[in-house]
Amino acid sequence: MKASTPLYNQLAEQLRQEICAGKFSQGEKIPSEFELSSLYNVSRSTVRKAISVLVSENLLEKAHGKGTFVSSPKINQNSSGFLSFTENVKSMGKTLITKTIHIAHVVPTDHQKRFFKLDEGKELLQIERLRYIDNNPICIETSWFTTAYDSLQKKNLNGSLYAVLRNDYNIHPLTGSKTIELCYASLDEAALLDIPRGTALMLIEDQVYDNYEKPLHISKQVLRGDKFRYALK
Amino acid sequence: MKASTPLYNQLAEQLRQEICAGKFSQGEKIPSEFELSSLYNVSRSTVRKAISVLVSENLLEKAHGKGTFVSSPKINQNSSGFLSFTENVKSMGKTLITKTIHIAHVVPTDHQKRFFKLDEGKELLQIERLRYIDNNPICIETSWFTTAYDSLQKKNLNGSLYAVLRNDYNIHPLTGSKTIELCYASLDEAALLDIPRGTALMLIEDQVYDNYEKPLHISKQVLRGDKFRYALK
DNA sequence: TAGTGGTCTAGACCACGGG
DNA sequence: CCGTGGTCTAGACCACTAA
Repeated sequence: MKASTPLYNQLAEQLRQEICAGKFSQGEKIPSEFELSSLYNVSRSTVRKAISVLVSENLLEKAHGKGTFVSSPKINQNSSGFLSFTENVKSMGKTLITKTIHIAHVVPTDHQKRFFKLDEGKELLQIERLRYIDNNPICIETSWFTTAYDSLQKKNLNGSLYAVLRNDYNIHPLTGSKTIELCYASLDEAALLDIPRGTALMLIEDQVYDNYEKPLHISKQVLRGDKFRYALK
Repeated sequence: MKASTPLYNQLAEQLRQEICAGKFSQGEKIPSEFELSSLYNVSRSTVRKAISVLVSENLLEKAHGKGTFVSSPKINQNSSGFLSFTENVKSMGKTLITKTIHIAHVVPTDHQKRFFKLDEGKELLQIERLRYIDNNPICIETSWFTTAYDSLQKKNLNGSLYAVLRNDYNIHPLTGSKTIELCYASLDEAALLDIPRGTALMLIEDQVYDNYEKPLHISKQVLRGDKFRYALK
């Protein structure tokens, strides 16, 4: 356990791995601050700092006098507002089905080139998925990854993308930005969502970085506004 | 400087007041951690904790090797996503005009009663304002306060409500929740926003608490979707 | 009462920025 | 070089929870 990255970050990453690997299950208590302190031979302050990082990522929760626990419904892989759609919906007791519509290599837009810091001529992996809640099509999600993630094509993408990234790539979406605006259904979107063309929709765009602070993906979600409300904090 | 509230919170509140009172101006350097430590007779850790609170509120910014500075454009009175509309828009170089449409006492809904923990029979102060960006009506904002803020009626409400709360009441909006969804223009809304009835709009609802963790206000903003994009982080 | 997280201290050394 | 914030330690006491 030595590197140029701060001790508390190393410890945080260590715990993050263990939590995501399922070493501790939902709602389970992790060792106390004193125990972690002697386990890893670091001071209690360092342990506290590491834990505070994971708390801010919503991976852990503290309870004064009781202990520190793995966040119960494993929603929120990442900080404020960057819930995975899957977990977000599941936590409301709804049935979620995802169908992969189309996977292809595409030429990036200028905007995408900048975000991914792409060299000229490089393409992106584009994944289009349709999501149903209680059997109603509610969301068309288009995600773009660099070709480093080409092997995603062979995975089962009909669940949470973030779960696949976590389990198969050991990648954790951490930070990013999000914009929300209105749009109107195109012909294709109308057909997929089973609504009239021109119906107002919510358009949510995310730019997400991973736990190594590298660009991970861009995604665009088009959602039926009559069925969806976006909640923050 | 003694109470049951933690030292670092007392110090944070102290600094918050001084910053908002203009003791330090935009972009100005505040005393170093060592100086604050000896000024207030607390340890450097306590100073750091206090500062970290204000950094998370976007009131301060740190620069390694240089110092700690008051956030330059005094946008963001509050944490993630709770920008004041005024500052948010101004920071984009647009002209913002606000017109107060209607102020009245109203009977609270059940939802409002719960949020404000209102006794039976108590009313709320309702403030309706219309906001223009570059002379286009773009947002109808309805805010509710307890009658403790009745004197708001005598203030100039054609600017930032948060600025009035800060300067005249010494109240700082700190935390809260926000939901974003779609809605369609009612007759009144259509007239005010100069759009056809039934046009799709964004509806943003906020529930905000002040720096004493007391319910401060609820507000509902109805925004023209063709002119507005909501950005997070 | 024992064990947990919450606060606070005093002091050390490192890493960055600017003269 | 100096002064800044960043990391880290060791140890103290308090506040909360549960048996």
